[in-house]
Amino acid sequence: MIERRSLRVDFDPCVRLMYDDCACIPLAGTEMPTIKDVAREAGVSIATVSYVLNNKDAGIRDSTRQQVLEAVRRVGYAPNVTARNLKASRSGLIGYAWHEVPLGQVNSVLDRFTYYLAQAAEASGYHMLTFTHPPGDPVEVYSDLIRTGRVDAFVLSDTNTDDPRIRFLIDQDFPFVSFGRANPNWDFCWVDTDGTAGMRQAVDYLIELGHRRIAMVAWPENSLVGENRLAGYLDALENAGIPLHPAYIFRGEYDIQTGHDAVIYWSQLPPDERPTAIVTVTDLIAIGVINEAERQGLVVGDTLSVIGYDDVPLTQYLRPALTTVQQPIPEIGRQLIQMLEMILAREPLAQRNVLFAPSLIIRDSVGPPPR
Amino acid sequence: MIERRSLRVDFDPCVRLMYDDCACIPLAGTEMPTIKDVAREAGVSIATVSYVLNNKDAGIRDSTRQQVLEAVRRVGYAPNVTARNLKASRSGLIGYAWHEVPLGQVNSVLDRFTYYLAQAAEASGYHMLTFTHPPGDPVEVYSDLIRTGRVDAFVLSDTNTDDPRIRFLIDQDFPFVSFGRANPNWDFCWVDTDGTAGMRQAVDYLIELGHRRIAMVAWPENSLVGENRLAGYLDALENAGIPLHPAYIFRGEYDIQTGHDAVIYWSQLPPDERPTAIVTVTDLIAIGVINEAERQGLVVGDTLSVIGYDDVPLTQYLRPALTTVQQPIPEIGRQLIQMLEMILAREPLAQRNVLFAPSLIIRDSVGPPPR
DNA sequence: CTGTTAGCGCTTTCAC
DNA sequence: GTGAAAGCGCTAACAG
Repeated sequence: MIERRSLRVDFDPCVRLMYDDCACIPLAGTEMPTIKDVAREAGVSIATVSYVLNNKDAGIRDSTRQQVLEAVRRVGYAPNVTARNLKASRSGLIGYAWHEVPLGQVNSVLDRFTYYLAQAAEASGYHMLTFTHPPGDPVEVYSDLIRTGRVDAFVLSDTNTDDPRIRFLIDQDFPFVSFGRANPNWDFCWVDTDGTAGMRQAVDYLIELGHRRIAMVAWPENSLVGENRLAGYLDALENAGIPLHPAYIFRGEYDIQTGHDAVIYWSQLPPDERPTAIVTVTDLIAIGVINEAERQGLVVGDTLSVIGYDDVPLTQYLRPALTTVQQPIPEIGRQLIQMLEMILAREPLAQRNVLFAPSLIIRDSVGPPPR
Repeated sequence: MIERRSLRVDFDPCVRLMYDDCACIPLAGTEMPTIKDVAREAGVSIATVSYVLNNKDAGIRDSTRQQVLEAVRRVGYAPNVTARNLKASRSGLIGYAWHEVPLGQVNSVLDRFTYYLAQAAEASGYHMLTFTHPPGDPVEVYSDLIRTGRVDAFVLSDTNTDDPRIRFLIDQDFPFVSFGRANPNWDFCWVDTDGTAGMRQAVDYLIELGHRRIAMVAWPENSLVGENRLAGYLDALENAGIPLHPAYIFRGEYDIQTGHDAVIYWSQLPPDERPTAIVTVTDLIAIGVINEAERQGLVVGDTLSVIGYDDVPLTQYLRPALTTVQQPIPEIGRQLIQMLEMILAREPLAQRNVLFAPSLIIRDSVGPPPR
């Protein structure tokens, strides 16, 4: 591998400039028109301007209103949000922690999620503040953001069973919603996809095609998401009256190697006991399964069926294209913000928890069982 | 495909609650300790507290300082950022537009970029405000954010040649930096990766292995990024004294189909004229190339070599694992924020433009030319 | 109907 | 050394 250098090159139109002839120097905040300018321009008091702008029913005469609006237009006025926020003691910001995606890992759905979240937040008059936190202790960052009044609320994702952030926010009585569940004894607002339903759909589909020897690659037992998906696998088998073969559940970590290991493990079973179909707790593991299976001479989509989970980008371009389970990310974002809006408005919430059904995306990695 | 339903299920610990017994109701902003509380607690004036907190050399007696700090600790005080910002007429926020990633497309590097950007911004005392904009006219959103004082600066990415956002921000004289170049006649601060150098590395490597018939899938001529990368391809050929075969440049859009089309196009050449190696302007197209090539019976990494660009997640798990060019994303994020910090501090900037060299990641999709 | 004014929480100049 | 007070830009009582 060629060494990575970070060389700095003077590019053509790039000259060393002092700041006084530098094109991107701010007049930041300076000389923006204020409400006073509008008032002067319109020949009214600042209160009148404020009333007009906030559509208050202070009984402003229509002609005055027009004058004010005209003055606003002329001076190009827009209310300063910082001042507004100070007055209202709010920030208009919703905090969302952005997680590092290590090189070589996949950000399953979080980039799309962020987009729809931001969009929904903006529709409600909020903006998203994305922040990071050290791997060690996230809580302190959340705490600082609260104590300094930086944000009005949080959206969490990537939650764990006893997520300390959730514990903390519940204790602080600070507004938040979560994409993902946590300790079932904790009462807080969350939205999630029904991993059990998703996996049930996947396994039902395999059973419908005639598979009986269906195996699953699962996560360690402490993973909430993993156990939900596993439950769907078990449900589907039970529904179909297929007895569970204990060796058909293989647990491993979130990496490609787990997929390899699972296939190697099952290849040690007698040939007529080896699974004809494999479902996996996430796409990355499915790719590991496929790679190792093909190395062993199996043909995925023909002599072996594989289903992933999450519909990570690019999986549709694998050959065979991966059959997988997709979460309704835009809807989840919208739902979270809708709940948050109610919370922030101190309105009663009809439902504090919402589960969305994921959908099975059928592509080419599944076929009927080989005879 | 199974229909997507969005069912809402009452989960076990989820009861319909009115807000007065709802666990996540805010006391938002209410009863946070203010500087007054600290002053009262410490028995000093609020000015003194402010001096201590801001490390001002107003000659505060050491004993007073200790009293204040103790009081701060006792009441759990943290300065309200909104008030601070109002006073300083700034927002402490850097705006970054988050782009929608259509289902089935790949967010090449922007999710990692966002993370490192946020991290660097925080190290400089800023936070990132991520916003979205309608596909149509981005400028209005930028304008609103400026006029309302929502942000102190912007970071742009995904720039085009005559990017209207850049034109607008230059005209407004508003602080921003850009990940990516634009119209070369415009003078503004940007950081980019040297696509020419990256592609040159890729092609040099192929030449070193003995390839002479090297083709490239490029973007339309109006793409700045595409033309930079293409220039690297041309450079490398020229350096090696390999005459350019005009049919070896195939231009297409940003989709998988372009890769298919290119291979089909070249397969119509006489066998001894067909390229033995193909470089592509981006990984997604490389995947299209690989899929179509293998469909035609070629063996990638053996009878055909392929190199992508961007090192999109998962490409390392393709078989053959994709050889590609990687951008130093964390460094780019840091560099951008460092420049922005200077701009905002109104300090002179030694270099307004920085190019980083990307690195060739050698994996399995390349081999020596077949004989 | 519209204007005057008191803050929101903080920083900073200017007196003492 | 420390405190009083003005003011950042805005909203919303309260007068008039």
